[in-house]
Amino acid sequence: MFEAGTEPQDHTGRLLPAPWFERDAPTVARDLLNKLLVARLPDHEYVAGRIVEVEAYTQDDPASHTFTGRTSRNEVMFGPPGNLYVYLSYGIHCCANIVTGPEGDGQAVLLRAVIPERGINVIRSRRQNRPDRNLADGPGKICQAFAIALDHNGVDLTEDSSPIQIIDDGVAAPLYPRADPRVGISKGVSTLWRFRTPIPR
DNA sequence: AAAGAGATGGTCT
DNA sequence: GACCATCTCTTTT
Repeated sequence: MFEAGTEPQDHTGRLLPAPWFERDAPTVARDLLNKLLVARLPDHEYVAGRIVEVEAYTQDDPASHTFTGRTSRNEVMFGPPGNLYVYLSYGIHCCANIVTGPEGDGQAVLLRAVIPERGINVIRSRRQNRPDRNLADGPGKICQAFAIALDHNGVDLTEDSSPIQIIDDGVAAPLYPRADPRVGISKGVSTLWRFRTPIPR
């Protein structure tokens, strides 16, 4: 059941529609900062968190899975914008991406870090009670925290009935996000498509 | 606080 | 058979 204060109605906002994701990956990536990642799973556990780090990948980008063309793995990246692309990384971890750009164009935004805001106790247990700031500060950790797995590959994030959604609750994306080289890649290193919300300190 | 290495399996050449 | 859009644990500063 729900913990106190974690009911879905806690987050009110609009479900972003498919056309919102139709723009180029770097643009969507910046605009995704401060949006909410929401997961409503079959057991009715409800978790949500604010997206604070993303990376953009386009089709003409040598670091992108789609650079060498369509395969069975990257098929979803060529599909409709607003779908979820999940793949297995290093044989161990899942990484979740949001498909962007026009259908047929292989672009996506990798979710790299989220700050949990709802269902934190569920997330803590899924993450084996690690310190709160390490709950979802990496692509594989997000998938653990939100229970996103390979069978979510292709899920439509823009559907009312979808178990995973992106919600705009009115918090604006930062005007000047940090922009840096992407992580863990060997090609396309000079492209500054890793975007983060500036962290005040 | 930083650096190093092992785990582990699908995808592609 | 090489290459990973990573994480965690261990060792060293």
